[in-house]
Amino acid sequence: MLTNERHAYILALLEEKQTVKIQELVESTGASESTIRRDLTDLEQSQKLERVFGGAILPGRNLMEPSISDKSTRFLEEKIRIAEYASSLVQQGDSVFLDAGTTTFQLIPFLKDKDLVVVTNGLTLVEALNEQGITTYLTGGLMKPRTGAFVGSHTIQALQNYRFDVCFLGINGFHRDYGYTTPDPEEAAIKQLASSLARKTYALADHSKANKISFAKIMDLDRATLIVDEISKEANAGLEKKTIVKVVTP
Amino acid sequence: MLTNERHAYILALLEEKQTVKIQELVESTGASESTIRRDLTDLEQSQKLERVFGGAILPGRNLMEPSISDKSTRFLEEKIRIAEYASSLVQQGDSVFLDAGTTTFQLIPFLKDKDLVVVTNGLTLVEALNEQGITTYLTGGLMKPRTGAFVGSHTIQALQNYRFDVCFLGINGFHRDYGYTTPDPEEAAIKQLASSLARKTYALADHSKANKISFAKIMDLDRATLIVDEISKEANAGLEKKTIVKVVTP
DNA sequence: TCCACAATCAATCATAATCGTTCATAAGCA
DNA sequence: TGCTTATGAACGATTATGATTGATTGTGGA
Repeated sequence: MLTNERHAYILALLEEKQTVKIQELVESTGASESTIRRDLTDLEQSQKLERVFGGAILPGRNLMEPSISDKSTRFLEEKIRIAEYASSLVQQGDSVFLDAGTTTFQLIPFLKDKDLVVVTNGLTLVEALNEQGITTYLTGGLMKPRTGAFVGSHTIQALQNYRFDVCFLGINGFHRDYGYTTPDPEEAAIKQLASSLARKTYALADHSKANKISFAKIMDLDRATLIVDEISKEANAGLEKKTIVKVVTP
Repeated sequence: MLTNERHAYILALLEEKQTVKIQELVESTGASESTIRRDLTDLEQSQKLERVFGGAILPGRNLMEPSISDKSTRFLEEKIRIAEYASSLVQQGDSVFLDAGTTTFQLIPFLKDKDLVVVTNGLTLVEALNEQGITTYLTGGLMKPRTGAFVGSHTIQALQNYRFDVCFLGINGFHRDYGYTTPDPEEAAIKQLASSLARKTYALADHSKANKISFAKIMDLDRATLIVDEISKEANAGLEKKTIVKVVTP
């Protein structure tokens, strides 16, 4: 069997079965173990597959994390940097609103020992906040399964019982003319209200949100201090006149 | 079986069943207990699951953590029997209040496809309800870390926006003279209020709660229909005159 | 509540499988 | 022939596995 033939054969088998074992290939091709091993090394080099102990798998599917980690680990380090900076804006004893979202989630470890009262509409945040021993109120309301955020009239009514020193919002896009935006109008309403109940509002975003426009408008840029990281100079130049931009690592 | 295959298999099974037992995996994969144990350790390290005594659960739903292994599996079968019976008391389209607690938690699988609107003050219940595709409102409020229950004025105010056809309460004790009791006065207040907003209230309890008296009184026995199982004849005799007792398996 | 028993656990060790490397041979090509 | 490339076998090194042990934890009864 020719080298190229073997390569094609291996890839075809892999495509069909998702995983192949080396022993399996040795038997079915008649080639020696060393040869198969070399084949796999070559094919891995050209990104056609990924080697694992005892065989190979299709690339990129090694860890079955399509949604959860994929999204929440995207720009994770950047989000943590942003979160650490944002936490420095909180005073001892403040009342804080934490929006549902992955960026605000990263704030939580930095809020320990600040004697805060935190209100959030994010299901995932409550658990993490409690683990840190932070006094936490959840707004409640109708839960959106996808994001774990609570929205609706119940949530709005619940929010109106509170006033905040600081309000942290996650956003899906910010744009000089269109302001802060997010895909879900219901969530936008919550963010809007929470901000209006706070003395100071910070919008947290990684660089991928720059100049993005999503469906629902939350507010104009100048209504909140934007905290970003790794933003390009061009994007920054267009924004600075509209609002105060805190660039974490300029 | 390749290591990665096993890992994928474990996660797939976990996703499907919410929990996996080690013994179960040993049998179905043919691998040794040590290997499965190592797999679980690895997968836990990469946040793909969370280990509990005897098996593993999906991560992030660990609010039952102290209880999933000890408290909530205590009398589990009994609780499921009670829950199954209780679910037969719910009509299509009802609005239902589900108290926070391990017994009411078991109700959830039986409530699917009943087109209900469910309100709860239990954090753990929200997640389970959402997985079943049931429209769910969480009251919100201050969260008690130990039980995952929301309590306080926020919760009370939120509750007052609703009316229920049926109200299911978990209790820690019932007694002929002292009525239904629970350790936490705040939780008692919630239970009390929820019941007063409902046309019909059911108190769910396993046999260990018979003639127990806890700190905070919720209400007299005759204010709710008690649903128990495996109750002794003596205990039952003393109660029947006070309230309607449904004994699941007499 | 306390105690005994069973289940489960983490740690350890020996074994088996797999790995990368090296070297020698064979095949293809000028 | 001389050169390159592919192959297979052999080696010690690494990794995964399975069995064992003593410790820990949960369970059920007194």
